[in-house]
Amino acid sequence: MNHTGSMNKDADKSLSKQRLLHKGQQTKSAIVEAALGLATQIGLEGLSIGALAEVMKMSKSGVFAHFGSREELQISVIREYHHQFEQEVFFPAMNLPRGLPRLQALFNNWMLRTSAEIDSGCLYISGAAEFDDRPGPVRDALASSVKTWLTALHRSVLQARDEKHLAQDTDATQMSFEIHGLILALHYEARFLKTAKSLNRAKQGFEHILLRYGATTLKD
Amino acid sequence: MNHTGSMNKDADKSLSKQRLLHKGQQTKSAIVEAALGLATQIGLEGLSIGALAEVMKMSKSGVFAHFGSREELQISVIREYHHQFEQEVFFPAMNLPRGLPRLQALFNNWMLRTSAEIDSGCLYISGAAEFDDRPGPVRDALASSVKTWLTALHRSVLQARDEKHLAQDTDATQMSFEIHGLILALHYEARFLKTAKSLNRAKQGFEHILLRYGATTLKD
DNA sequence: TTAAAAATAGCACGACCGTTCTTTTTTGCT
DNA sequence: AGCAAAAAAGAACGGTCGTGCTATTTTTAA
Repeated sequence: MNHTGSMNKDADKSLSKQRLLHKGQQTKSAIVEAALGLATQIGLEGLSIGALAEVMKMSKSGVFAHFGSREELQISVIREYHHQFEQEVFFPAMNLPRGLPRLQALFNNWMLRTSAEIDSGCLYISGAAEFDDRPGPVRDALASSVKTWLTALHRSVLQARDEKHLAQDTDATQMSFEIHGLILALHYEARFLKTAKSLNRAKQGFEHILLRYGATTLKD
Repeated sequence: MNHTGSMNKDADKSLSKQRLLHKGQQTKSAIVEAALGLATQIGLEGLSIGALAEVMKMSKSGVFAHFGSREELQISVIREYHHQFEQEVFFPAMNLPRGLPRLQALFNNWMLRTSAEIDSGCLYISGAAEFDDRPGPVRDALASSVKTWLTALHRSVLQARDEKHLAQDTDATQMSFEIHGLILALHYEARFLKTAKSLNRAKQGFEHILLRYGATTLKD
């Protein structure tokens, strides 16, 4: 009995050490997750600690203590979104060969996420509208995440050109700008205007861009 | 003296009748104007009656009485923005001949307004992010205004095709979607990311779209 | 000029906000 | 098992919010 008890204890200890997660960290993760859910629905600005506490079935002060300020909570949410975005959009595309295949995968994952988010919203887009003239650490964190992603997209365009999948005079910044526009239009028309077939509009727009920049191969 | 007095009174009266503006209407207009200024900076959701009253140097209740509810105030702001947008973007372009000239003017005015708004923000874009999953009369008013404008753009594309300024197989909806994307990207990168030369990116993107849809003439 | 009407101010309300402080509960380790 | 530390709860704070009510001031029309 004693032996079994101590073994369970050891198991628990090693488990918690393995995860490096004590109770507080677990709870904090759960809070951030719930906060992201709220933020994508009502915006980073609309995210309130009271509402979050209610969702978590915790007290306001219990939630608050994990962050120390509302700003820190918002920044944590942005970091979480960044992480999810990487997992769903960026990393999967990195498994494909450089050049056009990878670029197409990036756009496709991005597009699917934007349209799949039809009920949850894209923090990079709603956040930009909320913080475009509100300086501070939240805006900085948001802009930093977005720039990281747009830079990755830009790099992928450059690689496609280097691989001769695109015309050699391709202006990578210009092409990235136009691709970004397609995603924004998809988000706007699908999510706000509820326009049907927006996904197909974005797909076709991407093909037009590929043609313009002399893509040598087209998907299927 | 008496005569002079009464003459002034008559002058005032005829003046107010001429303008059809009694004191209340004038004040309301001024409030809406100030409210639009606030809303383009901090968003329709961030617009508060207290802050507005402070700007107007009026009491909260004095401001409130003109609208009866915050929602009505927001809707008034949207109507005002719609009116300004018409004046600055739509009507000037209507003076140009149908087809490509008019379409180019529409895009140009739109683009200039979007970039000129680098310190004031576009209500159609920020509002979309704020209200994309918040049903109600404010969202309806916003969506209605946007749709009116996008429909006008779409019609202009159709006319350009009819005038043989664009390829006969032009998909007007698709082309409008791509144009919309350019404006959104301009707004996002110029206003949020403060990316330099975004205006040129949008201009060049528009030329790419014109080429794609077989524009027969290009501007200078 | 005067009385009715419209516009504005003043005040209070309940609700929610972020935050601080203190107390209680839960957890982790020996 | 027991003790120290961490986590969570509870209560209260000053503040702002939208809104309703009642007075007061200003404007309008005869």
